[in-house]
Amino acid sequence: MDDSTPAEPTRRVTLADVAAKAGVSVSAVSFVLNGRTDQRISERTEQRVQAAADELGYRPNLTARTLRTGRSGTIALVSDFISTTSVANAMVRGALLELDRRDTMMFAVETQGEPELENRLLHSLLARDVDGVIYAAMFTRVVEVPPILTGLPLVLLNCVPATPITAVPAVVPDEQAAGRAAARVLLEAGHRDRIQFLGTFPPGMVGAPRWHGWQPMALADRLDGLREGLRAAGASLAGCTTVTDWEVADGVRAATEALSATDRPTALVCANDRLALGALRAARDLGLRVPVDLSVVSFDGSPLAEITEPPLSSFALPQEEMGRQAADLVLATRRTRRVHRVPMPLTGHTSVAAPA
Amino acid sequence: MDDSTPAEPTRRVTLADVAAKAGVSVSAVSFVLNGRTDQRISERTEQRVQAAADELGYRPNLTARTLRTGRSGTIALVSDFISTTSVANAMVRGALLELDRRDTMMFAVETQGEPELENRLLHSLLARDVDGVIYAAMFTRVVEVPPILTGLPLVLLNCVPATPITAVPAVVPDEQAAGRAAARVLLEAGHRDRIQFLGTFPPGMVGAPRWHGWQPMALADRLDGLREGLRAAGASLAGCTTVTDWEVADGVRAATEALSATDRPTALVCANDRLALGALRAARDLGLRVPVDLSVVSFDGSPLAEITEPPLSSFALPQEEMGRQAADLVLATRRTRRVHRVPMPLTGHTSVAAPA
DNA sequence: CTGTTAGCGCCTTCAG
DNA sequence: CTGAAGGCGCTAACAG
Repeated sequence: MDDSTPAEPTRRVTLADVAAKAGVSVSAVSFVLNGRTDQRISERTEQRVQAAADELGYRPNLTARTLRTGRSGTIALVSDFISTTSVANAMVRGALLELDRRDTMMFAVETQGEPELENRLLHSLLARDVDGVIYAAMFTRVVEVPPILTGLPLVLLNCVPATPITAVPAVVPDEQAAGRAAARVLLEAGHRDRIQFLGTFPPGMVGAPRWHGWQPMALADRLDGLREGLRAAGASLAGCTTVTDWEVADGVRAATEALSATDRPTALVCANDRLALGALRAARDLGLRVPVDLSVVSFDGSPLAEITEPPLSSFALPQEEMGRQAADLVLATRRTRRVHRVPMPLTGHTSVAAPA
Repeated sequence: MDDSTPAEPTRRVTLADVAAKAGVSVSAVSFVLNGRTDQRISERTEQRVQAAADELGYRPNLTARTLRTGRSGTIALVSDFISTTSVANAMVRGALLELDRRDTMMFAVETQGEPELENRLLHSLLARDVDGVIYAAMFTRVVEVPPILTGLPLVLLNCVPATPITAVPAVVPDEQAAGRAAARVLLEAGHRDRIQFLGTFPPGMVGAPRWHGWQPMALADRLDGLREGLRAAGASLAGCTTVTDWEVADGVRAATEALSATDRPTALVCANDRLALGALRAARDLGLRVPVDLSVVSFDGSPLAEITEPPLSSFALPQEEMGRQAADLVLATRRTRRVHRVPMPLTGHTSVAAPA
């Protein structure tokens, strides 16, 4: 009832406990458990220590170790909206899988695109001795790297630094290569002079307003690659249909317009999957069968691409692999400064066929 | 060239630095900065300390504080596949938003449903002095709470404990209420005796095999609620169409079957959005217009529900709010043990109309 | 080969 | 009202 020694909440076993049990000094235990070879320890004590540690179920207190060594075995994924958006969270998985192999834990943090929040969060992370930071964006774009992060191992994920001087490695999808591949896919199917791009913005408009005015890089790169791919074969784009946003409704509208023109295109390259879904719908409403009467190619490889009818030929953002590489880089001892471009695999590939 | 004092990498400013600058003792600084009132400090020293701290840009080292106090200002979100699946990541956002208000950082961790991995990760988290754990599941189900977690503030998110004895609070969507609401929506539109449920599994089958054999709770609860809602109005379900998975193709198949029957249903209640999308497609192929000739209700409120034609009347999983509540509970001092059921709002609501 | 010792930066009891 | 001192658990010099 009135026990003077209240049920001690199972105090964690410490190095000293192990040392006591093994009958050696704390440092000896530390040496053994950290597998250091610079100080030789007798076989016998080593075994005693191991036995004692196992028996007691010893786990080192990482907080104490961090305080001592300055390294925490911890990194942070600082993103604008990544865990929110579902667009990009395979990146998180890739990072986690790689980090697990390196015994590193990850703080997840979202800045909501707000500088003050970002600043606060970064300070909080630094105060916790994170060993590195992956600075990530929901969609590929140029970012201003917060100055506080200089000096810390830093990798940009799905974004590139505004000032290229900043010698920071970045991991991005290889959009241009995907654009070229899109050209190749259509050329090989027999398309050539009636390939239309769908999803450019009208002059002066860089993107939808709710994107904080951030400029997505995907459009320019995909289009560049596509054009280059066509040019390499002596072909060129029949034209571009502009939109004011990248949603399904915009795709319907734009595709209806494009497909109603005389000399209707035989293939549409859509800037993303949502536009492509709209295009499929427009085609159906116009009585066009995909891919028999019209081929459609798009980008993102989102879940959407799998549930359309037919499934889209879409170049997928290699998010998991990007996340993996970012984690790998942030833990790498040798610093690199390259931009790592990760290939975008073609998924589905059932919405392309030879032109009628 | 041969500078004996190599450019010191901007050593972090410490309590002692502030004390020195302010000309007071470390403890005085600690008192002021932690706003303790039990020891009175003169107005003047307080100001001097504040000034010195501000000027030096002092930030407490949280690792040291953790070692001292045992509390880290850190929790962990331990999930099976949450950040991977995109099904559920609004939960992460909700949690992060709430945690930010409490100056707490979050470790994100995925167990991939593998016990050994889970065990390893949990040990690693405990070794880092996390103040609490949110144990989350990708889809609502019963979980076995790992014993290591007892003693730590713990909240189940989107799951409930296998042994109800375990006095652990849980946050789940209120599926039964959503089921009842689905009944109400249809009854109010004028449907009554020809309401069909779509998405039960054949006897002996609890779920798709790739779900680790985990039993989802959604089906039973949604169906129960629906039945109860109908019964309360003196109506009842016309029947259930079974499927072997919850994908689009299954929806097409099942809906085609259901809609081809004599005495075709006037309304379909689909177990989730993907099935509903399939149902929409089947209806279209059969020449039925939604919602004029057929009403469709579903559950999940996934992004899918917004891009169908028409957008689905879908009861949305309140993921963000669930995440918020879980974070709130894990930081709460007063322990609760209730199951918190969060309402599922009806979204879209354009696929229901009066029967023909 | 092993043990002693001095911190890492902070909080907090206890003297002054 | 303020300062000195101990210790959280661990690592790594440095003696023995």
